[in-house]
Amino acid sequence: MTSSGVNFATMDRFVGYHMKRAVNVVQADLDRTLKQFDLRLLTHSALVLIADNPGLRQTQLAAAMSLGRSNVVVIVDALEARHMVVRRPVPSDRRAYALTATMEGQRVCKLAVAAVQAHEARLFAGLDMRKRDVLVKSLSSLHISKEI
Amino acid sequence: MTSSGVNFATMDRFVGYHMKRAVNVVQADLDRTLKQFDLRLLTHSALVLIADNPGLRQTQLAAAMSLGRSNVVVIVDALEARHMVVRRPVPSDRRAYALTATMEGQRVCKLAVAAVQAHEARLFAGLDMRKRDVLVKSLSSLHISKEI
DNA sequence: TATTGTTATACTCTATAACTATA
DNA sequence: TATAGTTATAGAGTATAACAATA
Repeated sequence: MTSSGVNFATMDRFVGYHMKRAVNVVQADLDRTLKQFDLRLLTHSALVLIADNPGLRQTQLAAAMSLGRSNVVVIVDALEARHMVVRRPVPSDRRAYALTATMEGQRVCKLAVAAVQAHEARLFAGLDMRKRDVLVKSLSSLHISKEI
Repeated sequence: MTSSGVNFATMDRFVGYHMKRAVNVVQADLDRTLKQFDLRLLTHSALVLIADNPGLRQTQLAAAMSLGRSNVVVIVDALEARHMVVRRPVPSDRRAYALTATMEGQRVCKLAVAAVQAHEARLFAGLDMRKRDVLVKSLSSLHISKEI
């Protein structure tokens, strides 16, 4: 039972549902945080990864974000349209593009990262560092399960 | 750095992104698990909550699932079309419906819950009970943050 | 043959506004 | 006026198949 009077006996046993609901909460707050930069969750992740990895290829980005290549195209399109990212031809492989963040992209990225850090500090204030560490490590161990 | 060679230095600091990627992994596996019952994540959650709370109203269900009322309508429609759930009029309030699981709904629910338990046991095998407890409690503390 | 990026498409999930019938 | 349920709609995110150019 909870304060709402609804019996969660069965649902409470399922970790996955807790995870999903928590992500909804976090993402709603994150969307508000990123709105001022006109970024969304995925465009922000992509921008950060490109800024941290100059020359990254789209297939690598897709793998890093656990997305399909086709979905990454749209994300990079959006960042390129706003002159935050450029696709450069790769001489050694003319099928591929090397992604790099422009000066503008780096500038927005830095501001957005600071805002997201503040958002996370606020949202996870109730968790001490040790619990936060267990949380992150537990979540990361699941990623690995998928990649195997 | 990771085995992929991609630098996650900035991204790794963000708990929210770990959560989102983990949910993707879990949900992909959960979808496969529920497919045999022709259920999806949301229809399964709703079915379980209705089965555990006979007479539940749609607004309560929406709150319990952290969804809008309008989205719950579609979910209940789907369950009703498959004769797993019925909407009964509430004499004391003719605006509302009391949701109850049919025998068929209870049967499928029981099978699906067992399947999801197996899916979770497999997916979270790497986490001992104490870590799993920290994980769930940490995630739950975020739900509360939203409801305040 | 296999891979990179691309297009097109479809489906799930989430959010909002506006409506109706009741309260 | 407020609430329960509804309809319609829009947008984000995810997944798949098929294609052209290149390896």
